[in-house]
Amino acid sequence: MRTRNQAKRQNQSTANEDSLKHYGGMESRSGCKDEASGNETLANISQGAVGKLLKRVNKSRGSRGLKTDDSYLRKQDTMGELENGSSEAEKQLTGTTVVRTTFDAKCCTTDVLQNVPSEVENGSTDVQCQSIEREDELDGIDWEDGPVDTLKYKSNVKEDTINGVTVEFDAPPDPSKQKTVRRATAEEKELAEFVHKVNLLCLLARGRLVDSACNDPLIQASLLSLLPAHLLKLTDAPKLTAKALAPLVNWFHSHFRLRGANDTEKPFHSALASTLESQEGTPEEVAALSVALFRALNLTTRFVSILDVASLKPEIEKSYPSGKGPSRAGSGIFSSSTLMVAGPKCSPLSPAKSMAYGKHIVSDKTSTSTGQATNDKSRETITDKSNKRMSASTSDAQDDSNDACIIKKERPKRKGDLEFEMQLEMALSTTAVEIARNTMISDVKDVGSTSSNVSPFKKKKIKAEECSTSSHGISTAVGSRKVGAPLYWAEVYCSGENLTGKWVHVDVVNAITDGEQNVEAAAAACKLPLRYVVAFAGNGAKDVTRRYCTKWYKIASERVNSIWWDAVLAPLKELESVATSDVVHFAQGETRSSLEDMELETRELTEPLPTNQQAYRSHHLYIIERWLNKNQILYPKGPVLGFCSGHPVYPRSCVRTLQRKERWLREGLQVKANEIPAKVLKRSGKQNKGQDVEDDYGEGDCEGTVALYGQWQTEPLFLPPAVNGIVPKNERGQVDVWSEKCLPPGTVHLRLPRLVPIAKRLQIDFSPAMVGFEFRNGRSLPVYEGIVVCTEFKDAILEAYAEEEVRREAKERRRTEAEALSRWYQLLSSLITRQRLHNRYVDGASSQSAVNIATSNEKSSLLAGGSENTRSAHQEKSEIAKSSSPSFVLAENHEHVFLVEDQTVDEESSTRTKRCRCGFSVQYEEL
DNA sequence: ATGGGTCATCGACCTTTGCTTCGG
DNA sequence: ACCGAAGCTTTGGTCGATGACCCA
Repeated sequence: MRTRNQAKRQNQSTANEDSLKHYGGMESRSGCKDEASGNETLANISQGAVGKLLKRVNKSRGSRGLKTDDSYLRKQDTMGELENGSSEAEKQLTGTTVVRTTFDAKCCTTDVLQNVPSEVENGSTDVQCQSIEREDELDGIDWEDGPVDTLKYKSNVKEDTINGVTVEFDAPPDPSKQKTVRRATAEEKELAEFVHKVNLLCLLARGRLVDSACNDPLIQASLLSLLPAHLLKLTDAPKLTAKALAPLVNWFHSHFRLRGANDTEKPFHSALASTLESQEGTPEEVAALSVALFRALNLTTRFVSILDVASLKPEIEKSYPSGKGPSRAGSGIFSSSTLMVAGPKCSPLSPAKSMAYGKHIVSDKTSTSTGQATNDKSRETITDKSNKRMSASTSDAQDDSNDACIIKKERPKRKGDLEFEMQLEMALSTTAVEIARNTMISDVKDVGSTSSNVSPFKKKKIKAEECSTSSHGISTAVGSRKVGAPLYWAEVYCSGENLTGKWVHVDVVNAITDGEQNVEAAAAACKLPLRYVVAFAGNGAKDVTRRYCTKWYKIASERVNSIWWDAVLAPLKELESVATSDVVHFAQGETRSSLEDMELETRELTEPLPTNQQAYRSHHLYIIERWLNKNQILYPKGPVLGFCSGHPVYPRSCVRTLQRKERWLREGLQVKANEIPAKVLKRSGKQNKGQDVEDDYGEGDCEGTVALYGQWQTEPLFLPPAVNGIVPKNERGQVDVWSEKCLPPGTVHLRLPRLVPIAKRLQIDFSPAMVGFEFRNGRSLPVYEGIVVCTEFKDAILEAYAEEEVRREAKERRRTEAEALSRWYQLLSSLITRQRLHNRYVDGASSQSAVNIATSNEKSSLLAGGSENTRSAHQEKSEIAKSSSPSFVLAENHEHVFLVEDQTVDEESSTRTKRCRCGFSVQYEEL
């Protein structure tokens, strides 16, 4: 990573200094300062942009050391009272900063986030936000690698975000220089899976909420009252068919209109009520109302939703379709959500609210930026503003819309970015005009405002516009950027369909009945992966993805571990089953739910053959031979189900895994005699090289190969039984106990420690039991656990073991006690020695005192020695309690004398305290 | 735009049966 | 002198999965 200072040195030494200064100046925009003041919500915008920045950081992390010619910087909404905190070096660089976007992103971020404030603070002149045009002048800069503290970098992000400074980079479209790609680490994968699961649970909960709202009697009654009389009787037929539902669907479709996301965070139930009242609502609400109506008409109906969930895999390189990516971009999972249509009375939400309800993020952003524009005290000229806004909104919108509908454009195709931006700007301008007209909010002056209010209009119109401009998103899923995709519909059980009845797809939003086969295509068109389709009823849920997804192999890897998912759904499925099967029961105890299970299972097993070879790599049903692993084989080789590019397609159930002979032994199987290996592999790499030498000497090539066998070539392991108390051992004199199956008949594995000496003492034949290997010190070592003996000796050994253990424990206890005593003795001895030394040398500086010590020593040594003897004789465990007296300090030229009459004994705790007249005391416990 | 082929990379899995020194 | 415990050098090769890129 290139450090800032290094870059700076290079900058200053380059002949392009002038031009660099020019760019540095361009970065500062004094006119923006005022905008930041007093408008805290601006931080939100900045946060979003920082999120994008971080996204790019991740993106370009792998392309270090690369230089590009077309780097450019785009700054958006640079403003605020900028604090310093820049290094001295940075100050020197003021006005000469060059920010490049293709160099290492961390460096880039650090540079920008540190530099911009200092530049602005130093009073750089007002400049407009624009792209750097003279990138070629920067080519002379050599970047060096060096460490940059990432923590610092992170904190800078935060700080500057708070200050309202946002810098956005646009990664230059130079795919040729982005060869190196950072891959997700295991940790990131784990996090992504975690987010995915949590998101799934939340969406399940949301679905249940909607489902229960559909059961509201008041809403149902109101819907019935709206329904024309001739439609009321449509569903009375004993055998309901999908066709019979069509007029109902058409009426509903024409009666209710769509609008964008909710403007307020109402509980869903009341939102549904107001949708009913105003006859316009989000697709979710409209679909829910249709469910309510069908239920009111006594039709068995489910609310069905595509769970548009965060990706299971970390997205490092990609854009973030479906609200996935931002979860790890540092600015929150919903921070860069779709351009969405806000409600007419859209009011700014608090950031917290926004985070809690992703739908509102954009409206939040825009409304705040609107407010910002309104409150701007030092207004710029209209031109300046529009330029700035255009720039800001463009970059903002670009990301958003890229995320929304043109994901593919963002990655490899950077070439047309500019034209795309232009188009987008135009689209956004149009949108804004319409918004302004419709909402009559005079304060809305920010033309670049990407999310705002759209008057209610019909769904077809919405769809058309969404698909053409990608700017009017109806994001109905939380944090979703999918527009126009079918996300919600109903499933009505039609007993008149098929023999046993059928769940019929009814999408009132798009006025489609029985169009289940179209859902996949419609979702694909809007880049919405059809990973989870869940039907909700009776407060339960059931995964019905199979009904709508024909290319399961495409979504299988994007779905969470099925065991976890099934476990989550199991109780919900029960509830759903009860709710939808309570009316009708079928012959032979089959419920509607079990019949549907069979139907879905049948679909699973009859998936059409993919047309591309890659799909067979991990297809759950089919395989072509080229994708077999080296230890796999087709057995039996057939039937051929079809062909793909000339390759025969086999059922995956024919794929068998092969093992070496030794490996089968571990599973208690042995290869039958005279079996020919199902497959012979060449030994690879180093092993092979060694073998080649041998081959040259005519050793034969069988040593250079590995013979693999299939399970069908094996039989249960036959081991020689134990005879006369002798354990049959292998060539190493041991028994490999991979499992119980590997034990010779008549033997038993005793997994206890210290059995070897016992068996030896009892003269019982045994074998060490090797249970596996472990790697230590660079080599794999066998791990032994217990011994294998003949069954008849088991009891004798265990009995002896128990006795031995008792003996051993007693011995161990004695040893421990002796050791403890020894250590106490050592401790006390050292204490006394220390005290003597203290008295003799530390305090006795003068010769006079030395004499005193000598004289008193004779006396005290007797006492001290006596007490010591007493202690050892009595096996005392003593504690030196430094009494409150400051004896060590005060007792200069003094050796403690513990007189018998000064001793006290605490009978209760068996502690004895000896005291010296100087105040020093020793407390000890008598054992 | 899509699919096939190739390559790079990461990460999981497989591998698989001492030697030397020092203290008791 | 012998025995046993402890510490040492804490793999590394291979392959599948995945994704990027190029080309048809």
